[in-house]
Amino acid sequence: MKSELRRTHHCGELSTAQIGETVTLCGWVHTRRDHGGLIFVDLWDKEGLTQVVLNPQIDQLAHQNAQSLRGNYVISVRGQVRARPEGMVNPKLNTGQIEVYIDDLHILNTSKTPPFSGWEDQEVSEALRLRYRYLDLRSEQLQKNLKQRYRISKVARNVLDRHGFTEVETPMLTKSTPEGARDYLVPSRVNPQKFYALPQSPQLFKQILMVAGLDRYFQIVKCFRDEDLRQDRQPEFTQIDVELSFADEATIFRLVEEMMAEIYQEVLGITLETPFPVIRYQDAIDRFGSDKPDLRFGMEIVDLGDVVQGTNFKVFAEVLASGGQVRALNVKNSAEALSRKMLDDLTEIARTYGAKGMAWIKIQKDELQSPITKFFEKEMLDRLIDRMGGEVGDTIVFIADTPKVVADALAHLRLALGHQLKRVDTSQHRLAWITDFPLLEYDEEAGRYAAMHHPFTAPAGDDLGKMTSDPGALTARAYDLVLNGNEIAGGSIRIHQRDVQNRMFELLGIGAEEADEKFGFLLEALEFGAPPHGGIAFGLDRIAMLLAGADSIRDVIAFPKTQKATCLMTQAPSTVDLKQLRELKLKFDLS
RNA sequence: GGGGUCGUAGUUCAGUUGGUUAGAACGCUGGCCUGUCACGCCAGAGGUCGCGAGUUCGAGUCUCGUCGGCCCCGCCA
Repeated sequence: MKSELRRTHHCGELSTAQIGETVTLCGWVHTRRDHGGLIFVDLWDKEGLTQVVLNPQIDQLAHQNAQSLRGNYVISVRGQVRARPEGMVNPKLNTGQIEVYIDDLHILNTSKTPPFSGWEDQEVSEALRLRYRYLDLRSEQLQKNLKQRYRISKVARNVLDRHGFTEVETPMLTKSTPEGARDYLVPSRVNPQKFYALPQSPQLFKQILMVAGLDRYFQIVKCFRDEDLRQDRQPEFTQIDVELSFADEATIFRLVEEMMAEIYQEVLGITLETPFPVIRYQDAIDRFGSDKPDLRFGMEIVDLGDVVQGTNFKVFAEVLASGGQVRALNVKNSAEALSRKMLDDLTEIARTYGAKGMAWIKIQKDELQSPITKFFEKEMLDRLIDRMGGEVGDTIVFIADTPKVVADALAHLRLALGHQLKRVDTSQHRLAWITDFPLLEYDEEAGRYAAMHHPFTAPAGDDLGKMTSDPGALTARAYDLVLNGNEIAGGSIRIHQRDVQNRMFELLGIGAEEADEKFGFLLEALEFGAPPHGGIAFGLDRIAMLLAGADSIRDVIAFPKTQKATCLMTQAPSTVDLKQLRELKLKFDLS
């Protein structure tokens, strides 16, 4: 190996302990300060910065070479570590006690002036950052995020390994199946007119691995869903995918709690309390309006249906008459903070989720300030405020609508208020299980039931009779793990008996023939001694995002896509040669 | 599919009721400088105002369209 590449230390680990030693450092020129006689270079690598000094009295040639150095040049330097002179210590640098006097300098590569520097705090548009992702990834924050993400998956792997899990890879080129998200399709050259689909998750394969007797499987794996992007959604994302045989919810919960606790301990040094609280789906909806409640603050929803029964206020009366709900939040001690403008903005939020409006009452010292109190008798108002626990200074916000709109609107109002009024304790990490989901939800558009989780989720109670008599009332053995209002994992106990699975497909309006065509391999596998099994899948990107305190999932993915699912660095997706299309026997419909 | 928001030197931004040669800071280039660390001082270069139409004597500014980034609704079993 060339001597200039025989790196002895990283930039960032040198301290007074190495004083007197001759060291070799490799890295990028972060800043260069040329004093004519003396040249200072801050040398950067992933571990930090070291100031190196080029003094013509130490080495004439090195000093001369250093004059051509520019920002981002890649260099190797050799020299002696010395204590900085009196008063020249830089407390802002970890290595600020020392500097290295260079006697040998090699320019390993030059660099164009970059459009921006990852090392500076300056705000740069996200488009430019994505185009030059390799520059952005030099930033301390992104380097930290990627390293932390790696540690999360490493701890997860360790915990699962300790519990007898085997990591098994499953196909990326697989079969398109109905239900769920839109598939990414891959044409097959040797089978013209036929397509693979990239997996939305390894769901069916992991169940079949249970039939195969693997007993405990996991995989840290990319999944693909061709749906619109969000702050926390990318078209390709990573799951920690887990499946166990001969296990029930309790086994899985304890395993996951151990894993999450260990991740928090190892990565953030935070001790989590286990077991995590369990909230039933319907309770979560009633209390928070959401199946992924943020438990870092209170402000729970209160039902007022019985209190306002018989009111003259037409809006409430009509909603109740048509089977709707009237529910409200008591925003404690907010009457002063909530301006008219803020209430208008909150009303807009409520409208986003389908509400026609948002009523409110401010409880002032001597009066109730509100656009709606004039419609109420005093006695009803007293009962209403009593039910809400209303005190002077509180604001009560109401939504009256269908149960779904009431829940959605109040859930988002609660979050907006929680953040705007700083009621969310952001130092907390509140995890909870959400259980007892409905098995099915009615799809108005399709005019049939659809699986709320997925079609392989076992119904609670093993009640086959009920599956036909009242499918809407069935509960699923499904569970989500929620962290600070984010769904970070979801899973279920699966159906392991062919006849139950058949019944499930019937309920979903999938005929025997279609089921056989799409899922025949699974149905068949269930007939060959499928053990009871269940599992869970974690969204690694989201966990990494939350633990990093990042605003977007993009900040924990090395090469993320834009909202239009493009990669600004590679320019993917792109057109392809006609030749490639011909080989695939594909042609565009130009109509 | 829909709503919102942003787009002006390499970068971040300013740019008045539509009016002369579109500015600043940082960065960049050259020169000077032996204790700087956001080095300093002097000089300089750098613009398809995202793109395309339109209105106007005249458009960075107004109108329409379009492209792109971000946030949201729908969608995401």
